[in-house]
Amino acid sequence: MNDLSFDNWTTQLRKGLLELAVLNTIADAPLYGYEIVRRLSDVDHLVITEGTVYPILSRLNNSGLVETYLQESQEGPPRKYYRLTRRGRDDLHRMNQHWESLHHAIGSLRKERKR
Amino acid sequence: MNDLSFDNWTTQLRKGLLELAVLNTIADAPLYGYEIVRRLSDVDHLVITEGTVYPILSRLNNSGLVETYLQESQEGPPRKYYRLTRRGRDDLHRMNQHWESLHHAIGSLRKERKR
DNA sequence: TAACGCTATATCGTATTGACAAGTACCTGG
DNA sequence: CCAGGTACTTGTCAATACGATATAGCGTTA
Repeated sequence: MNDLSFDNWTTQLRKGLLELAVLNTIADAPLYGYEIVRRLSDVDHLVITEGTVYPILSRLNNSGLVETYLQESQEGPPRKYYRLTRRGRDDLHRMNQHWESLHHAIGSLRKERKR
Repeated sequence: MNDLSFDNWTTQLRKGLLELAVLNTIADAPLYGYEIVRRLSDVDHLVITEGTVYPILSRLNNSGLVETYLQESQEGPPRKYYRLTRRGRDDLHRMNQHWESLHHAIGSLRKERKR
């Protein structure tokens, strides 16, 4: 029954992580929000909805980590593409490093015991 | 200058993660709060203070993941040891799995591009 | 043409809730 | 008495994730 506490924990763990996921998603090539949602939905545990991704993109934009441009589409309204800025790229690099560092830190706590 | 946004991100990322760190710290053998603080302070990025650790221990206790017992000390007030319960051990296992899964997920996003 | 479904963007409000600084209080030894 | 070990509470400060909802363009079909 008390998967409630586990579910809550996973939600907490997503905080910040989704931002990293989004940034990594557009690191290759610019993407528009709707497509980001689709891409991340293919990745286990990173499933995200519009209500979550747009606020994130807004924040990233306000922080100057990404910039946007519009592009016509044959299949609906114009798409707003998000592209990493120079700063975005630098920050992403630091963030990825920090992330790896955290992974290593947790790993070291577990490694100290046998099983 | 805008390391503010980076700092904020790292704070967000700590949400939930500290709980995992604490659980892994006492997985070997029971520890008391003050000692947990010291142990984690040795680990990069996991530095934690009393104001953070005690609320976490409280929550874990209320959720039934840990149980406590007192033990006299020669060097101050009695120490309250925190020990994983059976459920705590099970949950920790799930949590560690989930954590690894997230790490893999982010890794897969990065792997898809070259550099 | 009206209806429908899918592509797309965006915002509101709520549910959480968690991290952390600062301060209180207690114990023991020097 | 002070320093250091130890537990714990209160208050502040945010901030995020996400469901629900509102628009709107375009293509297909009844």
